[in-house]
Amino acid sequence: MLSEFLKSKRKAFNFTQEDLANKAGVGLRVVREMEQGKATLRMDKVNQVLALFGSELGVVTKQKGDE
Amino acid sequence: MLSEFLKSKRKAFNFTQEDLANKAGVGLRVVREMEQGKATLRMDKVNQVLALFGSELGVVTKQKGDE
DNA sequence: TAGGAATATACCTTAAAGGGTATAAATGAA
DNA sequence: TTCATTTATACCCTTTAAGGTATATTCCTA
Repeated sequence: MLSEFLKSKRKAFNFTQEDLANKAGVGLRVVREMEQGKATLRMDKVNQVLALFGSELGVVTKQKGDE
Repeated sequence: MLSEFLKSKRKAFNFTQEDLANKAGVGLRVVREMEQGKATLRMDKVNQVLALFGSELGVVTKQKGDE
């Protein structure tokens, strides 16, 4: 899941949400809402954050029980 | 890539963009912009469309030369 | 326990995503 | 070539994502 991925990666690098937001060039709000699993985020903003970890949004087979 | 995935899937099922939009419950515009590779789409709208093909947005390792 | 840092909520504002509609351009079959 | 279907552009309008800021809350650690 996106939020879990981000939280674990962020912790692994010992970044604060603010660090991430700054590094990614997005508002603190986006990082927060990503970690809280908000569904209506814009892809470009999410991708800016994921890029910090060499990742991005892509099409994957739907998992059952993920939400 | 998201746009390629959608175009090929849509063709494979012989759907029009309008079909997809209706089935997914999104505006025709979203389907068009998805196929045209717009980067600022909302994740929830994209997921509504992808769900028709048992897929969804997920975190993947960044590909080089994808854009 | 404090006290400070990190995280969460809440509010205001702006830019733009998305719906709808109309029209234009492209595609494809008879 | 038609002519209908599909796809692309353009416009208006409403909603809301996202930035910024302020405040509240949680979570440490000394």
